[in-house]
Amino acid sequence: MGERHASAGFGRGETLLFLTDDQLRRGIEAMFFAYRGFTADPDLILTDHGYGRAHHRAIHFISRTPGTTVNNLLSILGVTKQSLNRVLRTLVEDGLVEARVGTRDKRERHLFLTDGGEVLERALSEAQRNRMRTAFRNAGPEAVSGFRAVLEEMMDPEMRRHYVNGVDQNQ
Amino acid sequence: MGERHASAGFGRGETLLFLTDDQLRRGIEAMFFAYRGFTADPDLILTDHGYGRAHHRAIHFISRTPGTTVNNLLSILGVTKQSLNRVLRTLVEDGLVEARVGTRDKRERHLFLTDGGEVLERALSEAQRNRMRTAFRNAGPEAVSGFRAVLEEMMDPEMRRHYVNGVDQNQ
DNA sequence: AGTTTATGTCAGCCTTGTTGACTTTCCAAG
DNA sequence: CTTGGAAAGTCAACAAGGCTGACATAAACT
Repeated sequence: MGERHASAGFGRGETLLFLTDDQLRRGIEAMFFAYRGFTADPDLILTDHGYGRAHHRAIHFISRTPGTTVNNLLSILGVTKQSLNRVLRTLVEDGLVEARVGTRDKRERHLFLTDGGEVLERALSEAQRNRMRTAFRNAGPEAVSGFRAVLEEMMDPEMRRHYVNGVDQNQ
Repeated sequence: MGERHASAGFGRGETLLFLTDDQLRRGIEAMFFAYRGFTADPDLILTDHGYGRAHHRAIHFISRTPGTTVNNLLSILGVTKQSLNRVLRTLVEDGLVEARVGTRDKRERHLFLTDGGEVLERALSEAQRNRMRTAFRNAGPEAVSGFRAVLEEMMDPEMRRHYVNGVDQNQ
């Protein structure tokens, strides 16, 4: 680790040091600015519906894992049950999410999108996917795998578990 | 565009379609989970000091561009002046930031970190750089340039301008 | 002299996070 | 069968950090 790295294209040609503080600073700012773009398109749709990002996150992960429990969603989203509950309550009231009492364990609520919920989910994820698709296309396939590799390394281990694991159906 | 892309390693081997909805969904979740990791370490330090992410962002960009004006900071951060002002006021009151009246244009305030401000800035950016450095090292140099390429493509044009532009001194 | 610009400030609102306390339901182990 | 504890929901209170709108001031520009 330490020779022959000109790939990033920054810094003086000193070689040896692959990761200067300036390169790291650029990476940090890239995350900051890109995340703004990442959320910009769904945010527009959400405000039209009177929702916020918290609603989007709940909708996304319910859509990805239909029948997931509230507890599972809590561990994915990393918020308190009170915060999540407030969001879920409005989504259920508005008829976008259905919370079915579990059969095996009736304490659990299994969450599903209603037809209306899936309409909104598609609008949100299409907007977000369009930007992601354009970014991926413009950057090229090699860049995409690098993008994912770095992001995965940046996650906390528990989050990486959620990221790596595929969709597991519950009830 | 459309052949020979196995690099990402997802999807059925259908080729042709490089970007399946599932691959895009993984990219979206990667952003979500990674951003949490990205902010986790500074957040711990910030709460110790009674600050939040908004303070971190202000401190970061004042550190990157000492002497920047309030207006410039506003366009970088993309918030209202009321929001920024609330943050800047506490930082000035706490003696971490100094707001010098401009000499050329006395309406402007040029922002600088005090010695105390730089101490906090170093603690914050070191924590964040450590995670970024580890992620970059584990992912490798090729991945890093891909990471940056995709993120840059994801930014809104105005944000990309801020990202691309180096440090410009004011005052 | 009048207008625009840069900044600050007050008031009020919303979302979304937090903690703490309490209840209900219900599985499971003693 | 009873009881402990887990899962879920609820209420209250609070804080950070967004937002809008209105207004003030000083400086610069025309």
